[in-house]
Amino acid sequence: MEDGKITIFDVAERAGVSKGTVDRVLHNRGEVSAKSAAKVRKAIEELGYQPNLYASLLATRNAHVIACLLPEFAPGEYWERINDGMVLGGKQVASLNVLVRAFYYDQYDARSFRSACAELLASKPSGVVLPPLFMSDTLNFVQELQNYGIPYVYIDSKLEEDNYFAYYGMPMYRSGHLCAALLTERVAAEDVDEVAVIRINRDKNRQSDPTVSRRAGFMDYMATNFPECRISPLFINPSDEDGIYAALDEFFSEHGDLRYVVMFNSRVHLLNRYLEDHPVPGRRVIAFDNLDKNMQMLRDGHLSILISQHTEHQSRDAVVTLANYILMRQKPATRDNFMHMDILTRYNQENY
Amino acid sequence: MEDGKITIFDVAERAGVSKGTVDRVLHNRGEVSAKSAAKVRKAIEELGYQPNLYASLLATRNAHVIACLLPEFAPGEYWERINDGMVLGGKQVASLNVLVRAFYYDQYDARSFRSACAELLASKPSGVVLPPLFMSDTLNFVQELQNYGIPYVYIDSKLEEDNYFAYYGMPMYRSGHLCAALLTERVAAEDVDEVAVIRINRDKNRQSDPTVSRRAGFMDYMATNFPECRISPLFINPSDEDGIYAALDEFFSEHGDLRYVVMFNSRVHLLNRYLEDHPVPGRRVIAFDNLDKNMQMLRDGHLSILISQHTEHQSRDAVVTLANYILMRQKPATRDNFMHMDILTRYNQENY
DNA sequence: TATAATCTCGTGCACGTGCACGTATACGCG
DNA sequence: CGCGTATACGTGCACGTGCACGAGATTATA
Repeated sequence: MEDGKITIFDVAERAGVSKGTVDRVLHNRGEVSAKSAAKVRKAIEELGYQPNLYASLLATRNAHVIACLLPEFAPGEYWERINDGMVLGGKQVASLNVLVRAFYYDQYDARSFRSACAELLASKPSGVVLPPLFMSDTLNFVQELQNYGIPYVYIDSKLEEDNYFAYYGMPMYRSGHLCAALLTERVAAEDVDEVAVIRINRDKNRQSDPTVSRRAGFMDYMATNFPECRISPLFINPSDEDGIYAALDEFFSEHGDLRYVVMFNSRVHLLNRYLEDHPVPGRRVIAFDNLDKNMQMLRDGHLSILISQHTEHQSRDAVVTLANYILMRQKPATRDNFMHMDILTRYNQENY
Repeated sequence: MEDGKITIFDVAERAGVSKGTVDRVLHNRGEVSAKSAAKVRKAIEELGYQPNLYASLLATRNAHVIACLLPEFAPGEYWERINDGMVLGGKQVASLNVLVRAFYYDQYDARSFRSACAELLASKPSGVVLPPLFMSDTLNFVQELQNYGIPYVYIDSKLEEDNYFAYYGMPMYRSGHLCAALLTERVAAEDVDEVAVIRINRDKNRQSDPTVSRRAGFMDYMATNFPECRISPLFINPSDEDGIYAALDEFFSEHGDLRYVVMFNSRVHLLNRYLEDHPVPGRRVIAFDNLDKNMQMLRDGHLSILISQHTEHQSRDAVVTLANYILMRQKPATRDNFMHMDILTRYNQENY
């Protein structure tokens, strides 16, 4: 330690109280008179007391909790990867007496989100990791965290506010750009007259959809480089497989030989059966995220390109970063951490 | 801590020795019979004992040392920025009982490098940060670190070996690419028939010059995109100001209206007086690193573009990363950490 | 004023390790 | 056999904090 090693005893002595009282003030757990508290705070100030992290860490009996607020998921889904990363990070920090706990909610039910928030807060976490799926509810929630002084880290996407501790995710807007660039590269401009954008029905009503800015990036690129091109949306219902098939069938018959198809979320596998049954020469399909089913489509040639990332690193790094801060007060070098966007084709998809 | 909290006492008991002996084995500081040591190691193995970091950290009396091996520098030089970053990182980890110490050498004298290495080792560091300026000497040195089990982090550039703990620096090859691309953008191909590359005399004989791969990146780009273009080198002696002036004068008279000039190290300010005295319309000068003198040239219009980075972050992050590993056994998320390459012109150089 | 209830605060142990210190044993030598 | 020395090992304290326990002080109630 530095030479001027000021301990809790020094503070207690100067304030004319015992170290127990100083400790109570430090962790404001009450049972201290206003007068004593003032004296203690004054002494801390005057001496420039800094608690010894190591001693504190050694003496703490119950582990620090890092809480993750995640949507429920089925095997193979995008959020499973996020969950995997959380578990990975949890293992890494387990030896440091940090416990990672997950709180799940239904991503289509704001009420379940709010009740998960309440449950999470009850666990008295020292830090929180969350993707901001419901915008206004998330804003309320992080405001509350802010009040408690609990740092939180966004993953997947982030909101436009300035109190988050860090962010780990894909650069959403740029990924839309990339998607558009890949869709249209080495193609004559007049050839790209219409693009199909397949979207999820329920997402229409979501308060916050992370793919919004990705779509914006895509649109902006197209507007700049292919101003004549029409963008035709088709909404599908993910839980109605036959409905999807029929909808696609109808859509593509109406739109003739439309050969450009993109999808901004991870669910392109919903199109698999239709695309398989209706091959179109020269069709170009670009989508996101390396779910197993999507990778299979890539291998089968029903998908031209998959824009992907190491999803699990988002949550893993978020957890580790948070642990470092909670334990050692170390802030990350960069607040916004963008994952690399990997471009996968059927020829480079192995061993990813 | 986890439930299975195995302490040094448990190990001692199982091995039939005292905790003192176990401690001696753990930190192999000798004074243990081979027989006892074997028993202790067996017990550790069987119990899966993991020392409690916090207790260890609390009990350790003398601080961990992170040693930085840097070239001496004059105020305003590139290495001063690196040094600043080291100091910054040192402040950040000081409260964690980690001490950052610098060992300096003359970057043009391999013997002074070697003696600095010896001095450094004598300080028994827990980790080392270094730019690999002398290739073969550095290789010998890191081999020795390896033997002692001391992790080391490269900054600035790195060697082609695989035992380093991490790397923080600019992507040298790509920065050469970028330089070439910026030099030639929006210029007709037939216009770029010759480029002057100003180099430092003494660097010719250096065993390892970090700018080698930058130059390679530049050359490769030019060979691909401007195969007809001649690349004309001029070597100057940094300590002979008048000689530089004369050499430049002679060189540019001989090479007519050569308008493309690049320099791969941070010393473009050495050209300032000449460039100022001999303005050439349409001349394009691109160089590296935001030293104060270089920034002034940018403002004065004697420099077209400066490719720069936040140099001080290299050493700062290296120190912090190493501290995290030494104290908490946390490895960085990525081993090779490339700084962002910033493109500075006279119009965006403010507040950098 | 006596007694109970509440609030405030001091005491002391536990956390697990590092290391200084001192002791026991073995060995060599005269 | 006595003594010195080197090696091997055990003991005990220090590190600074968290928190349970209970004592003392203050206030409320009868």
